[in-house]
Amino acid sequence: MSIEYLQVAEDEGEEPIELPTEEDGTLLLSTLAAQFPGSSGLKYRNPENKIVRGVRLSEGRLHPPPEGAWGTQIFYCVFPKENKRKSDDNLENSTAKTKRMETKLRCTDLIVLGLPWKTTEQNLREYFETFGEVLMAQVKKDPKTGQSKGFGFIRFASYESQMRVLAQRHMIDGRWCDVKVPNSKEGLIQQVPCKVFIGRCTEDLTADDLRDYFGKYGEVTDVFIPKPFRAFSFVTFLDPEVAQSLCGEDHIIKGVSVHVSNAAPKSETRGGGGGGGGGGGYNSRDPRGSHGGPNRGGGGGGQGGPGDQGMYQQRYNGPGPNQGNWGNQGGPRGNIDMPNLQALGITGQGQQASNQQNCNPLGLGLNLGTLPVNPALVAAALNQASWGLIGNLQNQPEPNFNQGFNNGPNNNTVPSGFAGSNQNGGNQGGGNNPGFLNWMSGGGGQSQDGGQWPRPPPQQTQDKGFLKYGYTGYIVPWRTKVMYAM
DNA sequence: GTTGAGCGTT
Repeated sequence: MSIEYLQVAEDEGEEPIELPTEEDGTLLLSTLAAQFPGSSGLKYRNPENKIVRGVRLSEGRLHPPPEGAWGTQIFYCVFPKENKRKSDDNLENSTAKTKRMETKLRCTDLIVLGLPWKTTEQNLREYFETFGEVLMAQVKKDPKTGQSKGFGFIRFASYESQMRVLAQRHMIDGRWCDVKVPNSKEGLIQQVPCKVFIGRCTEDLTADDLRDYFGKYGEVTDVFIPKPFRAFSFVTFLDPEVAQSLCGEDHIIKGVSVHVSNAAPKSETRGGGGGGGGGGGYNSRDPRGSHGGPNRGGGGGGQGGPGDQGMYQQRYNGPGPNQGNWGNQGGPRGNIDMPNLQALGITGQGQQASNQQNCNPLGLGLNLGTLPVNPALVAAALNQASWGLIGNLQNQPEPNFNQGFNNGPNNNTVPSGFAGSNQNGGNQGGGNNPGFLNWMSGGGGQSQDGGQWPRPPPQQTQDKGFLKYGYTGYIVPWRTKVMYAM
């Protein structure tokens, strides 16, 4: 059999191009991928019944249909879901902006632990290519002997692949292997706030007003105006960059000059806790313990809370003096209203669910129980998870309970991280738990000022507005720390 | 030539 050409199009309706086959009549997957990066296979419509058929793929070679020849019909690319170029939905606003947000969730190198000694980089790559495009695969070896050290690194092109891979264990060449975000990447996964605080609101500024006004900067996903009137509100954008770009600015809406600044994410432990000093910004496994930054908390002390909250305690703490007005929910935190981010792969280390101290959704080495987690990240994670993660995890032969995807009580299509119980102390109960949405929308009990309004008579120097409190565009630690591993 | 918790010569 000699080289021939077959017609391949990216999708139905697209213009096909001709690709050369090999001498044995097969089409190399690499040939296909050269023209259609990310494609994982081919399909075609059976001329007889118009049903789509997949093309046999074996060892990197696509085999012509049983009839024996590629013929003149057009074949179409198959992409792993995460690489799908055609959007399944037609929601206009979920394209560009969502894409932008997805870029925030970049892949990082992942460490693969427990590799058999014999596993080569090629083996590693081939195994993980079943999850999506692999950009890098390496097996660490002893430089002298060339012997594998039993671990390696991989990097995916898509975040969804990364999440899927992180969410399960892997049988590679006969051994169960774990894939994790390496320690060296701790803290490199950034969270970006989508919600901004709108200060100096007047009572006649409605949610629609805010939505209309800020909608011109980007899609507004939520507006929250505390009731009773408290002269501030929250606007949440789909795109965290939009939110970020507005912070620190004054805007005039209906003749009212409002001020946009960072919204202190709602946290059940915000407020309370008397500062607790700057140490221990990261978890105990991490030597970087001094990221506390300026100790803006300190004095006063609300109603107490975990003392070991590092910089985020300070970041989200109330103003120094008169802290008691800031939050009233101090104390140790039990549940947190959020899905199990660990299970979604938004996690650095400390993935042992049994270790509550290490329930760390962001690889930031923070105690989840005290960390206000970014809705954007969760939303994105949930969106991505919904593509394939849920179904994928259903059939794992050996669910990794330590990573949070224990099957929930119902054992249905919803992993426990989303609804049922989990082992991270989150979302216990499920059912009508309004927690997550409540948390997402900032609904209820926004304690930017901790509840009292109008503010109580000034004590000491607290009457200089939010600026005094440092809400105005000051540098957010996590924003200065890099990130987005490129 | 052995081994099995970890963390990457760039």
